[in-house]
Amino acid sequence: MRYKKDHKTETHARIVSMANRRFRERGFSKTAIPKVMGDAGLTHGGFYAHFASKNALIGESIEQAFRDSIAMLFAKLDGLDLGTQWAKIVHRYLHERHRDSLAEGCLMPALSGEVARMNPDQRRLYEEGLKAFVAVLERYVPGVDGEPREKRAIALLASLVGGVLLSRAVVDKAYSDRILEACRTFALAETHSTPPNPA
Amino acid sequence: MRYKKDHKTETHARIVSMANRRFRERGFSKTAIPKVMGDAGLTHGGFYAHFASKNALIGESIEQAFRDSIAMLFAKLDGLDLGTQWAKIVHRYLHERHRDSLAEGCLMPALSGEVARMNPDQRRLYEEGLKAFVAVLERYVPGVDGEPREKRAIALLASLVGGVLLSRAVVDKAYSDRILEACRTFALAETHSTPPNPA
DNA sequence: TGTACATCAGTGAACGCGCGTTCACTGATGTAC
DNA sequence: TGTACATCAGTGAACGCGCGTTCACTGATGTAC
Repeated sequence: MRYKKDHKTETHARIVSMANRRFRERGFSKTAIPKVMGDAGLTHGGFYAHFASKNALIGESIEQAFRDSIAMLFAKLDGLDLGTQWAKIVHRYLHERHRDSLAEGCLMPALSGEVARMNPDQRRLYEEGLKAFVAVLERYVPGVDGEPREKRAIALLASLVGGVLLSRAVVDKAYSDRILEACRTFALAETHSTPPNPA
Repeated sequence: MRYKKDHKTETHARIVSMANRRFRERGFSKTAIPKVMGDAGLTHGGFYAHFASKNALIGESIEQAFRDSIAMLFAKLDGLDLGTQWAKIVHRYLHERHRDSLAEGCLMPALSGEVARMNPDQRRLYEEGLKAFVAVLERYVPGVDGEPREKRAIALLASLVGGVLLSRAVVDKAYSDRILEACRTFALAETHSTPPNPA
């Protein structure tokens, strides 16, 4: 081994982390490897010591971004009652701060459009992340009798993602706020009528 | 005037129409002007006789795409009762065919992510199109007492857009179908309890 | 402990490519007389 | 009606640029003895 045992691993993770920010902020295709490497304090030539291609970086980035999103959205919910948990999730996601922080926000509103046009390899990674996201969301989503929780989770997730997506595309801040507010009201209209969900 | 009086106008419209397909299929930044002009049966050099820049074409394309989407989604609804109208709208939008036809589909799931990163000029055009879309959707959306119809229309639109967006990003066809189905069920759960809306 | 060597993360110049845009031009058309 | 001219939509070569990727290299580190 050269240098500190996991020096390369740390550098690798730093590149992914910087790429992740740029990808969400500018999109995959408008993000240049030299810029990402610069963010990580390196020159572009070293990139291929870490990744086989830009697509490989994108793949790792998708995985990481889903892990981060899940961790952030579902943090610190223990001990709260179901209604409060759900309200917290909705408010966190459909929040002005989330809308305004592309680089730190969820990858779904930022990058799904581009993912839809990518290779099956990348889309598979996206799909796995999405399924993991839905699996967690199921535990918090307000249920309806006789309907699979997964369906509810998927539909409500689409509302959240669509809300942030549209709110980011318009210029008028007041209208953008109205989009978020409309989606919040909609997502919170459903109340927990069914017993608590197993963790 | 040269040639037939509106020959240039026709060519202009043909370029916008071809660009529109490519933009939705590949995204704005991955669409090349030479390819668009080729689609229109022209060479790339003539582009600037019609548009000041690629961004100008994008702007016109956004306007056209919203007009097309509105025309298609709300076509042939006259004479049907409110519930049927709403069901038709939901089924048309959250349809497998819509998911699979990027080039002919609505611009919102395809391009909103990229629009969010564009100049205020383009985003303003997007916003105007979106508002026009919502204004029509308000007339069909199931209402809830004491809540502005616009809020409902916006929230339900976010569900539709988010549903198509997510369904396109995954690889597994069965799972993609499930996303559409979940969103349809969700959007159709609301029934028309309020009196018919003014046209 | 000291020296010679092997390793390999990172450097930086270079490549081929496709892009958006420019520009001198061409040739089909309509107009003037 | 016929001819000379003006117009301008469209052509195609050329430009500068930034990109993804390659590659010969460097120099800090750990290892062998």
